[in-house]
Amino acid sequence: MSSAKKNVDKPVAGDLGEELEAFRKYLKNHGFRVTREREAIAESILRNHEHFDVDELFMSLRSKKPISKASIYRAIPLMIQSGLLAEVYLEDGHMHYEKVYGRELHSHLRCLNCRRVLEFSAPELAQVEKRICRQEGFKSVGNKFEIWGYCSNCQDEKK
Amino acid sequence: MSSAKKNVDKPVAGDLGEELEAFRKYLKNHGFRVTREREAIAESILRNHEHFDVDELFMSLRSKKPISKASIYRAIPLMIQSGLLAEVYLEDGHMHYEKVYGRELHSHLRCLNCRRVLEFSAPELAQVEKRICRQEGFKSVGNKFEIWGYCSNCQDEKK
DNA sequence: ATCATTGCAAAAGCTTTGCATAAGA
DNA sequence: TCTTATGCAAAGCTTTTGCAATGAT
Repeated sequence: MSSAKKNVDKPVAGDLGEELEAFRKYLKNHGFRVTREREAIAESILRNHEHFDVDELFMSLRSKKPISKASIYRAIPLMIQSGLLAEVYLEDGHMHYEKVYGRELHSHLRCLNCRRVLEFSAPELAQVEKRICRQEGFKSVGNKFEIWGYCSNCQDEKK
Repeated sequence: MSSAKKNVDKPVAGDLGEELEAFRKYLKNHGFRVTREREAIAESILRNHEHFDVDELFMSLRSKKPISKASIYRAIPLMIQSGLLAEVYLEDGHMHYEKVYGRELHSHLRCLNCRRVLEFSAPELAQVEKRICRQEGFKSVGNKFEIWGYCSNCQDEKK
């Protein structure tokens, strides 16, 4: 998926820097500090994690820059408020997150039988979002749409 | 909201019986037993709780028919699978549920600043759901749409 | 008469928090 | 230098689970 040479010496490449910059700006504007930990977390997400949970993030940071889970948990609300992340769903007793920044959020089909989650995209949702926000005077940071039921393999389970 | 006389002697009135019946049928078809506890839980939800969490349900059952939280937790997956309920969001560290049966599911606007949740309805979502399900061969039981951001009172917080 | 379900209490996790230390600004 | 952030470990919570007793079929 990634090319052999990845310029690991340049930690922030291309437009990833822009997104990181937006996060830094958010922190400064709100009186939070820009720390290496917060940068490492945000960078890891921007680079590697469309979809993740706290433990995955913790493990993947472990090799480069170990960061305590407490700090990860403390960074998450900041990243959500800055529009970088969204909570997507609770599964197996813990929360899963999804990168929002610079990406159309995916929607999910969840099978109640096999628990699989399929992604799909539905461009109309952007219009619905726009209309509702205009109506309600709401400033949107992100959205999600989810359908649950039975996937094609599990239809028989639903008698 | 409710009229003075409510016929409390007839525990299941009107079309509520139909919905309860559907739940009973689900249980039987899947080899689960129809117990008083499950009936009391389902009835309470159908009658009183558009929106609730486990503790609220526990408290409201307490007076009529006390049921342990363990049993409530064990009943919830059954009610979700039968199409009676949906998980709607995790807030303050616990899950909130919403009645689905016989009701168009509401969608939510969540303010990241004041944490308020506003409801809205968007009929187009039903069409999106239909189309996606046809495309994917998915049998839907319910859906939810959520937008997060800043409500009209909290726009200034997002600098 | 079986065997699933209930209730209780204990266990299991995930997430949060207190406090001393480290490090942004 | 002054505060805020981090890490560690303990505490807090909701949710799950084991087991004996109960109850549905």
